[in-house]
Amino acid sequence: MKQDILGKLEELGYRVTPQRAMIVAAINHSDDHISAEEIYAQVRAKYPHVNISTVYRTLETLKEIGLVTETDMGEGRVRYHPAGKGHHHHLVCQECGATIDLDETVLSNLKDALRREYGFLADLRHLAIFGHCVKCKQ
Amino acid sequence: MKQDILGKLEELGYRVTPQRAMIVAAINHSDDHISAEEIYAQVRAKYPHVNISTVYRTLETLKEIGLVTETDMGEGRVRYHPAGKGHHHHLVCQECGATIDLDETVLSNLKDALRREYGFLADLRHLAIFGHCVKCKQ
DNA sequence: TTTACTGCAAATCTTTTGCATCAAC
DNA sequence: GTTGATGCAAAAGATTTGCAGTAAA
Repeated sequence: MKQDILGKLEELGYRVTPQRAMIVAAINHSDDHISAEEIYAQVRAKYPHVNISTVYRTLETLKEIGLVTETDMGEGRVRYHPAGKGHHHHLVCQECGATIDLDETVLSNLKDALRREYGFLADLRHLAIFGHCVKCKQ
Repeated sequence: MKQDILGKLEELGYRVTPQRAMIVAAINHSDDHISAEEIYAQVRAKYPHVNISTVYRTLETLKEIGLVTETDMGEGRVRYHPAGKGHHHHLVCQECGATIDLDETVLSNLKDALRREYGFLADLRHLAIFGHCVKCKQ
């Protein structure tokens, strides 16, 4: 049961600052994927002095260590999610913006095929597939 | 045989300006996918007066009409490709940046499954899948 | 002639960076 | 006390926009 991001940070020799704790909390408590700006807003509500560059630097660190993953949902900005919290894929409707979550297993065939045929190890942890949802297909 | 982007533009009542002609030519003559900045550089070589905002506005128009498609290859900028010129998918290595092209048919199973099971009409025309290539897997 | 298109300059938006200060260990 | 982390301000890079002038139809 090691999805304790702060513990992991400490374990790896990173300093556990209040800013980092609040940034990690914001990511953990988000049901959905969360953007840097949203994290910043949440943290600033309790601790008005934080700077958004701290948010970006912390996210950079967490990505490097592999504690959070990044997904481009096609909004012109990236969203974050705790790596330990289960992966899923997203269907993003280009018409209405709806996002539908797919189970982690849905693309496992694809992943296997890519490895077998191309020797390519696909990172599908947070793939976003664009298209049109049932409603917007007309 | 209607992959004549300029003809289509005219047909739809858009004005065919020399700038648009050169932008379309740059996209058409690119083997690979091409970025706005690269289009701009090519056009400017012959016609130094163009402005990059014209490039962006033209690309916006061509996207709307469905004459070009956009792919995010994870470079922090988007790349363009004529919609009529055949689709393919990309495997992008996050280690060395290599991009491998997949045949259009590889993901057809996936597309069918998404339509069947989710009623989702996936636009896989230029999907980029990130991961690690044979060399970088170690 | 009409009005869509262009060039220009400035703005916007997200993310990054240099540097001096500060605080976690 | 060290050194990594932070805040601030400024930069960077891609893309967008307002506006007046220009040219395609």
